[in-house]
Amino acid sequence: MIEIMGVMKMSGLVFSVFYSIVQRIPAGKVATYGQIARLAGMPRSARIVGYALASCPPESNIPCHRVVDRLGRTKPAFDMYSPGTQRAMLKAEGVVFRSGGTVDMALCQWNPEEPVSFQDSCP
DNA sequence: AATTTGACAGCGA
DNA sequence: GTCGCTGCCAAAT
Repeated sequence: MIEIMGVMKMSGLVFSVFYSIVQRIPAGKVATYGQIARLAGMPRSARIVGYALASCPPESNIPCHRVVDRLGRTKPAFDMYSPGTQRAMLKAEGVVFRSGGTVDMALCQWNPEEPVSFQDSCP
């Protein structure tokens, strides 16, 4: 959040919201643009999320590689600096890929409702 | 100030 | 499953 300050200054403050959300994506999980937009309270601004991430400030600790489209495809043409890198990073984090090279969303889509809680039997 | 563009998503055919 | 069209809103020109 601190590193974001500089970014939010140079970009719209809407961006900072997206960035902070993306930062909450745990390793081994991925989120979609629409999902992030939804969490930000702008369900129809999926494109803006992508546009925000396009700035992808290298200074900040934004795991932009954990953001894919709704089909689990790693869309960015440059695919994080070089083709295949994003998939490799996600794999290294434990993200499961399907035969088509897409992320298995059913298994690896981040569920913001369930943070990282260990205790599940706590009614 | 107006138009085009873009790391998307949803719906219908 | 694919393909095309529409909605969306900030940035760039």
